Amino acid sequence: MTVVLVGATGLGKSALAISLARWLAGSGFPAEIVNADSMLVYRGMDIGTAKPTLAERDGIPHHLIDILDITETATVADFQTLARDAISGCRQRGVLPILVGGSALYVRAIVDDFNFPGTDATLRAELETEAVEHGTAVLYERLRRIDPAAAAEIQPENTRRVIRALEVITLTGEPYPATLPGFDYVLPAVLQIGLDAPRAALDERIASRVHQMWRQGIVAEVRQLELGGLRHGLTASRGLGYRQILSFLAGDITEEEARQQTITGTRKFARRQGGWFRRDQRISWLDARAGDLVQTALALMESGQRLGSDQRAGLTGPATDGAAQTRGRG
RNA sequence: GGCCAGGUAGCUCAGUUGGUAGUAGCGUUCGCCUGAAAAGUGAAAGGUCGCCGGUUCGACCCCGGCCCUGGCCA
Repeated sequence: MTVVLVGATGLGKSALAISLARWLAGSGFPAEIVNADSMLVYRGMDIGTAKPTLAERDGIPHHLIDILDITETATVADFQTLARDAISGCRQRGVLPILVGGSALYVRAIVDDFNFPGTDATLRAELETEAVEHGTAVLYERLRRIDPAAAAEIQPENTRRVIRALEVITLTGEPYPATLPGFDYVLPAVLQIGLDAPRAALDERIASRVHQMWRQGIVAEVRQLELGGLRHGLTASRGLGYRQILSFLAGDITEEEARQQTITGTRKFARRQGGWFRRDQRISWLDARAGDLVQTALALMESGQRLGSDQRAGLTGPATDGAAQTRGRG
């Protein structure tokens, strides 16, 4: 089976994953952690991403952490491949993969049936230039002519999506599927566990975590990364905390403003993530504040495992499965 | 104590030569999302215009008093 740990930022997903893996290892069931977070992949981004230290990892192997330079761009499509490879690698070695991620798009791209048409840097650059020079409206109008169905699904102001739609249509010669694929696991026996907490508790955790990052020296970390070209990293420079501190270092805002904006930005991010996860009925929810999270997670896994083997008995291939489904919120 | 400026949305502020205010920014809430996703994007809610009185058909706007804030002078 594959365990997936999701939930808003700051609720202790990483820590729970490690505890869970430790407990399983102690019982003779090795487990490893596969990261599904777009920022943890960057070398040197440690404090601001709350990346678990080597000591905290406690001997549990972690995949897809520190694999990119900050100037490289992380993309969903690459991540999908890497994570699926890591997961199947674990399974082949008889190790339980625990996928941990706060980005629902990343998680879904790995676990569900997402196919990413290619990309073309030149074409995209042209479209981006055109958007800047003539406005998004011009591009949107073109999209409306060649693919009205896609246009109907995309907001005219959303430059990013309009450009991507045109790019895909040009590349594939086919209409752009502007709606997300359904909830349909392509990996066998997936169990999704979500960590949740009441709004007020979540906000409080976020604020105190940001303050802690400041105490730990996030500003110095960003200063250091800036020398390594952080400003040129399309993805890395957008990380929460990093973006705000970069603009403080550029003299655009004060350090205190940077800190406050990091807090509100993280809060908004958590709300956005909440929206994604709430829609996924397959997730079993746990209160992040509970004290017996490892035990509860293990109990879920046990019932999931039974479902998993039942499924496997009836299936021949690694087809989709509906295990661990419809447990709803707890 | 005197002089000046100001008190309008949770915050920072626009504004009306008197007809109960702004597509404002930020925040908040809700939604969308397929190669930058810790990204990108849409919508909504929210104000008895400091308090009391006066002038007026009608005051947030004019007049008087009071309270509060900031600055300057004593």
